[in-house]
Amino acid sequence: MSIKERKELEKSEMRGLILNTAMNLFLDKGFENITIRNIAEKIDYSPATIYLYFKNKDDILFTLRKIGFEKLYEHQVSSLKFDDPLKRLHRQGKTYIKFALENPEYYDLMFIMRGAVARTLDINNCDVGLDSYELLKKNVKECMDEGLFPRTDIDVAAFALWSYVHGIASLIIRGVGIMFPEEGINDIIEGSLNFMLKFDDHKNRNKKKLDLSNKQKTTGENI
Amino acid sequence: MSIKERKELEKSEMRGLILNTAMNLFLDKGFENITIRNIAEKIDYSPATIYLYFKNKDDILFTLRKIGFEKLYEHQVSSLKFDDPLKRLHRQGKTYIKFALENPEYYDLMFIMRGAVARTLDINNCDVGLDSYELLKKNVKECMDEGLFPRTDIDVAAFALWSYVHGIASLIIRGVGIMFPEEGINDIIEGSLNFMLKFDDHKNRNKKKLDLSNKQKTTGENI
DNA sequence: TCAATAAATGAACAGTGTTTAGTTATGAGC
DNA sequence: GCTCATAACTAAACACTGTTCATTTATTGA
Repeated sequence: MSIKERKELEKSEMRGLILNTAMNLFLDKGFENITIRNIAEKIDYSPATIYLYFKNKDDILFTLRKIGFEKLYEHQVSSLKFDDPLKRLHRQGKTYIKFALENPEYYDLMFIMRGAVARTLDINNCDVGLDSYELLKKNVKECMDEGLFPRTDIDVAAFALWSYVHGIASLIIRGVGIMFPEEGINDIIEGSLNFMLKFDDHKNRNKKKLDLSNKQKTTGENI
Repeated sequence: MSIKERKELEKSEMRGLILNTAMNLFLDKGFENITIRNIAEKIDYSPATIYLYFKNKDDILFTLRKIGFEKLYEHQVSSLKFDDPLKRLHRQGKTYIKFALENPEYYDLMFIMRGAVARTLDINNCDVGLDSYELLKKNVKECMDEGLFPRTDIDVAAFALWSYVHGIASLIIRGVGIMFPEEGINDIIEGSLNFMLKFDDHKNRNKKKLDLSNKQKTTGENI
């Protein structure tokens, strides 16, 4: 039995070696420029060997994706020691963007690349990948329970918030940053987060003035 | 001269034919599955002929990208006949998402694919592609001028809004919709847009109550 | 030591984007 | 009409890609 265990260990070590090597190469040159032969050469094996440990190239990407989701989840939980759920949510957003910008290749793999999200969230149903989303929903729910949010469908609210941070992250990763002057990207992230949060403060401050002056009622009309 | 003109016309017609055929094939089977040979075969030419009209495959994608930006811009201006800049902005957002979901292959090409945004907004500086963004900035500025927005850096505000709609569009395009129940995606879009807009209404309504009761001042603290 | 199993590979297959040498069509000048 | 330069086009190849499979090499239990 011990020898069988060793075999299995070696097998999983080999898988780890391949995954590690692949990711390092990806980080270095980008997915589209890395081939199975590159990976094999780097670890001094023949290309065919790779296929003894992974069904195909997509299987490697898929596995790395799962690792990415685990990494993201770790980032998320580690920075969630705030009592106020709104603060927690804000921090979660910043952590999310931070993860994306510090691990752009992972983020690409997980959320931008074709077939990334769907394949992970579908096939691997209720497994990793949904964890971070559940965390988000939990925070959203608490915000609603504490009256910090309007009470709407939790999925919709979570989706809206996710969309926002995903939009920021993916645009920056795709190089939209070059449109801005030399001052760091961080100001833009912080600024845009603040803008979104202050947005309605301002709007309502105006509206409040009106309310007080001529008792205008909020109609809730779709703008 | 007339004959030279005809030649040039034929040349541009051939380019158009290639682009059209390529895009139709892309729409049908997705980029990653379409080859130069596919395109050539469809129009009954040899693969080598394609290279007489386009430098390489990326050149085709790049040109289609430019066409996509023109299409987007048309969509944007056509639906901007509102007087209220905030309404205009809201409509622009909805139009943007509509364009993305109705032309997912174009949108992918323009904003999601690797090298999409940067290459288009950089190389083609001050040309197409920036038009829509300038339109957005113009609207943002007007909103600020009319006091509907807090006065912040226009680029930051525009980036925040763009991020939001891009996030929605790209997540849905990547198949996040499957996470939601059977009811249409439209409800989610509308809902999440409304959520973001109502967000602070609600928050401030609460805050207002507090303000009135114990004169608490808005600190502007970073949450 | 020997058969059986596992691990690794060389060589090939079908496909890709791209280049180049060579062929075919076109239009101008005689 | 006939030449001839120019333009349009292509067959064939090149260097790649992901992937498979027959074959070889290494490891193990009897």
